[in-house]
Amino acid sequence: MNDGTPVGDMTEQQAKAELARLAELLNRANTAYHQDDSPEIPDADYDAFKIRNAEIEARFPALKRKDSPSDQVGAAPAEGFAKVTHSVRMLSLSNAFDDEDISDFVTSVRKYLGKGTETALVFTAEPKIDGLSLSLRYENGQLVQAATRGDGETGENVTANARTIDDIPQTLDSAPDILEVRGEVYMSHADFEALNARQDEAGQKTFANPRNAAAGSMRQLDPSITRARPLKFFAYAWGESSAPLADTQFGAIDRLKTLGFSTNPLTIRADSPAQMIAHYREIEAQRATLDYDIDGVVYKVDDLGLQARLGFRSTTPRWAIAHKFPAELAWTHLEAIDIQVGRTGALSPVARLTPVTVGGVVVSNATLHNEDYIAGRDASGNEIRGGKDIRVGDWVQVYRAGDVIPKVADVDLSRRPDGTEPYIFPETCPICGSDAVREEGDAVRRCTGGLICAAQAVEKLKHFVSRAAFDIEGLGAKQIEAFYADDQLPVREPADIFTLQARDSQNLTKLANRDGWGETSAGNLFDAIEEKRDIQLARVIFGLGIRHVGEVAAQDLARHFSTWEAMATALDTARPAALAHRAADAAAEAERALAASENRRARISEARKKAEAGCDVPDAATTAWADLIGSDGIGPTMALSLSDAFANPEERAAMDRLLAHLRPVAPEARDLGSPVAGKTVVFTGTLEKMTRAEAKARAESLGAKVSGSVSAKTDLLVAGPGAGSKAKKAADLGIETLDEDGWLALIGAT
DNA sequence: GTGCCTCGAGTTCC
DNA sequence: CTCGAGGCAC
Repeated sequence: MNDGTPVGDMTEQQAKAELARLAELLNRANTAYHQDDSPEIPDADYDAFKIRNAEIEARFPALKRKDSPSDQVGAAPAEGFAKVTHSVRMLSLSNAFDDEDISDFVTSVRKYLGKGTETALVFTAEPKIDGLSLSLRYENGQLVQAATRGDGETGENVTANARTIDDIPQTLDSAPDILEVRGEVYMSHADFEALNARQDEAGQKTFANPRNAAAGSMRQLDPSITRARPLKFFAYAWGESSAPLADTQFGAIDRLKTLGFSTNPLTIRADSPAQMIAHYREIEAQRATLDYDIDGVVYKVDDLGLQARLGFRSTTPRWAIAHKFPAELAWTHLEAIDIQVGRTGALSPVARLTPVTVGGVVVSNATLHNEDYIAGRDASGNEIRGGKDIRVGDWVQVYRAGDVIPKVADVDLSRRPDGTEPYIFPETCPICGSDAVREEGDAVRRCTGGLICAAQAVEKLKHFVSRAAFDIEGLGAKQIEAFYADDQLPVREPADIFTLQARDSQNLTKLANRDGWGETSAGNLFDAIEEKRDIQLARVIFGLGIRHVGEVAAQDLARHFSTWEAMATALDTARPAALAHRAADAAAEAERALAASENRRARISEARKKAEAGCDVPDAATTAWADLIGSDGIGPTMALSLSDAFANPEERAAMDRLLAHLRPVAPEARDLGSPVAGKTVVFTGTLEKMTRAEAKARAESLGAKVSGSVSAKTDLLVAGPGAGSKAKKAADLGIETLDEDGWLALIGAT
């Protein structure tokens, strides 16, 4: 198609036909690319087609199609599947890599449950299927919806495709009215080989491994294609259920089997770490003879009542763990070491490798962690612990951690070619040339250029538009890079995003008329930006990208302060106390370094001076500082980092410019239905029916805030036997106090 | 002071 | 997904 008539010689009819072909081709390629399936056409061809499309449109503007690919560029991909929000989140599992991790897991389960579980703690053990997870929703026995895992909260609706899989029943007899069955879609080795042979014969692309084949097949927009692919399904879990399936995990799996699902035959019960590990070894030995891929063994607490008590950490259940098989390794040649600069200025070394296949995927880059990992010796010639002395030209061993992230694991010194030099880690930023320094005890070297450094500025902007922050549709990493470098319509700081439209209207060449943009895509972008002027306060705080302040800390801060102004005022007030805190730390540090330092007098006196400066810290500052670091999840490190950011005139001015465009929304209490929502609760004394961690997690899930100490802000004290000073203080302050049973009754868990 | 448990930050491939 | 480090409980 590309070697067709030169655009200049084209008739209108030829142009029209070719635009139609290009639109179909490019839009299909877009879909394939964005759906994580491998791209249908190479990037170079894609770009060439896109350029040709633009050329033809430029010469025949009247022929531009409604679905023109030039309008799609920069915009979000057309949605292939509808989104589905899971009624019960689909979580991932935490991983274990050796036997010790397993006994640790069992110990931690025991510990969390507290007394009374020394005996009779039973686990299930089953192979972990390497496929893609699927949630099947049945209502009154009818399959009504199938959804992929997605990010765990929201997946994609693939019901039509799921209906083509023989292992998935369309109807269930005597099942709960509402039942979500979860399991893994996979492809057997035999079917995979046959499919690839067919694909090859038909001149179609083959799949790298059974999992990609299964994932690719499941994501076909045309269910008839999925039907032709030999997919299978193992059920191993459930989401929402209107009636319990059983009392135990094992019983529930059995019930799923009775309902007509296929369940994995290698599932057993085990009542000790030794038995669990024995089953792991057995499955590992059988691995090569199985007709499907597995990547480990999953253990779950069998008793569903205990599972409920154990509950969840932020992303994983406490009652299950995946014992992974050792990762596949590959040796390859290290061609170069490049340095990347992250949003906090961190310099990260990346290995450029001769491409090699690891676990079914071609890897050409891998992380080298940090300076010490590469280095053999430090400046004074001492060996560095954990350092491998990795040099450009070496043979290195690569693996994919958790079967995803490529890493350099080792170096073969016996195969080192002559004339290699130890790698010298740069002490200046490769992007902006500023000094790159390592703070004491820190593993990473950081560029000190701040926002002067283009790499840091761009990465910060990418963070600002990222999903957990402003999440602006049509303004992803690529567009940020383009806008940052743009002379006519630059975006150099977050506030610039919100002035884009106004500035564009002043420009001679409008965004809509540029290559790769059109009226629709430019309009969509401006709309998407406009939409985010009303935004959760937590997202604003997180989006600023202040070091040590991540998504969770941002939520804590938003809940603590409710408004931007309150937070800014508190930080301003607390500033003298923050400085005093740092000075006190420095003084302590100087004293510790006393013996080692020749300059100790100077250092100590300087530190003393600073500490003295802290003496006239206003009371208000002390109070504001104490309030900040006393609030849940915020410690001195985060508080100092925040304080520094707000006290830095340039950073603060940029924040003010940004906030002028925003209307931050205060966070809501989490569960307004619960009587403890929004309350600050303190637990003290011995809890008999739950452990401390359990009590805290439970209270927080109901929207309460759990604090460690009683203060005027405490709403409720839960006191078990042996409560001491806290109970007394609560009584003095007139704070409501309950015993454990009273608490359980209050939250409705008797 | 020590030892969990989480969170934050950085990273690759598609 | 992993590693390092911050926060907090013991």
